[in-house]
Amino acid sequence: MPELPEVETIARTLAPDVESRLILAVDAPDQSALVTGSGASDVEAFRQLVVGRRIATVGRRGKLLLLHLQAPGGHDGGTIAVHLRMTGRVLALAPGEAPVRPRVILTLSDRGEGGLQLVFSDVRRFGRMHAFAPGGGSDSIERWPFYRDLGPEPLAMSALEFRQRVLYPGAKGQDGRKSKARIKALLLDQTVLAGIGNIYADEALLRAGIRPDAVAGGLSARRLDRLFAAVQAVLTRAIAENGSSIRDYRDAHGDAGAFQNHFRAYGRGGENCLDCGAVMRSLRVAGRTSTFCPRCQTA
DNA sequence: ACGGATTCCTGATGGC
DNA sequence: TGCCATCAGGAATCCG
Repeated sequence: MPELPEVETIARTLAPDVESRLILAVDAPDQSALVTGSGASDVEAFRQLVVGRRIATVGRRGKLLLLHLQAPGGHDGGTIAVHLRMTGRVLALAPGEAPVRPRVILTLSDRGEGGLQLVFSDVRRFGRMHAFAPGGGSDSIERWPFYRDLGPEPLAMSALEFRQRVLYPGAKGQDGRKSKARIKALLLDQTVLAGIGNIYADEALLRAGIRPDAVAGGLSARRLDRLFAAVQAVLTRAIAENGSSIRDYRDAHGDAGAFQNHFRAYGRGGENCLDCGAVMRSLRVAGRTSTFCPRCQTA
């Protein structure tokens, strides 16, 4: 499931291939993959927003892959945002290379070494490719609630900010009441911090010695600082390993990541803890399977 | 303000 | 072998 490290890896492998190319055409075998700023699933409206624009830079925000576009003349051309959800892939393919069941194909211009196709495929079809207009209007990315409400980047925030946002997620600390939510629910909440999913939440909680169902407001500053350090360490390491390939995830060149070889929690229910040997348990927290070590992790 | 259920999807897996 | 049930999960939405 593409989370922050996987999307970061896709952005890094995609950028050198697509930057400075023009979008020449949009084909959508699965029209429901496309969304325009106004919320419609309309190929013509999507084409209007992106065809003739240049991909200036490729970026990431949380789990969103961002293609920043440039209009003729060099000014802001809006943004394409791809949310891969569970099984989405974004691939850079040579013309004629046929991916399995593409949902969307962007045909890109030749920079001198041949053209390129940017392909969005996604077996489970939960993902979406959104096109936004420039300028901050109602069809701009800034007005998209999901984007607007994203919390800070985990690798670009302070331990203090993490503690504040996790202890007082709703009231922003103003009324001083501590959160009764479970810590894992908050790690998964994209408005608290952006980019963590089920895999990295479990991995960070194990490394921090905190149970996924611990009430956030009951955790000491010291333990929350340890959790934040674990979040950063796990994400940094996973990026260095090009993400985790459980089954579907691949980078823009179709290559798998390697961090799945370093899982200590995710998917290890019933197996022995790599630190203490106790049998790992699984619970449902925030609707997700959550695996933890009953000896190493406490509430 | 929180948890839980439901929806969207399809492939993998396991029991019989 | 084949059939069916179950599970996986990010986020929106509704309900209590």
